Amino acid sequence: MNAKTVIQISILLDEMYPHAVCELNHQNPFELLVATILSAQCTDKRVNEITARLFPRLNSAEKMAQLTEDELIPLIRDCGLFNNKSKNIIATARQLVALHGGSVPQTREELESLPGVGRKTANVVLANAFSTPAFPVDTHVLRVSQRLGLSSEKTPEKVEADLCQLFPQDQWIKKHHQIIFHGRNLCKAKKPLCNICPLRNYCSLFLQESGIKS
DNA sequence: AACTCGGGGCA
DNA sequence: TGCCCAGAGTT
Repeated sequence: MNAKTVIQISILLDEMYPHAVCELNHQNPFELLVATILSAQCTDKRVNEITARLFPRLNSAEKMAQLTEDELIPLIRDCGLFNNKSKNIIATARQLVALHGGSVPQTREELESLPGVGRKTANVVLANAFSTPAFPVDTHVLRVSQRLGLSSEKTPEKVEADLCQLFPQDQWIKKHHQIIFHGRNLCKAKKPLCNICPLRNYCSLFLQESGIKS
């Protein structure tokens, strides 16, 4: 992948998604952490509906740590995998109180040591709550990056390394959100809307499919 | 690298 | 109904 192509793709992403930002509603790092844990295999819209009635009362680790798993489950029941998520959120809140004075740590290592927090969630919190350069890679970013030829790697970690090298550090989180929007709206896993996609001339999937048809 | 977890959205 | 999804943990 040459530098000129990356710049052209970057310009097109800026034109297509000029206001791409984190859509998870949050007022502080703890709220973002909880919202991000809830967002696994669930839409942001649904997560925001849940946190809108969750955070007025449970907006800190201290308050969340006092709940039991069974008390939290009915409050987050609408977002899937709620057994795991409830257990992880309670355990994480208690770990924050026990080891970090009730605040959210700002290093990747400490974040990933929290139950239910993996590399993607840690990167989301680092970038959106602490302005620490990070490039969260989820299934959308993975798929779009592969189709656009931004990375030929298959694991999230290696794709993340490629993306971090291709884009300037101060653009990482913006590119993340732009690619997320693109993956959700046009470059969908199934039935991608290649016919109206401004990026299709850079896309291996489109070039491959149009080659077969013609 | 593959499997588990096992709800919601959409065709 | 059937299939995939803005993941993480375990094997």
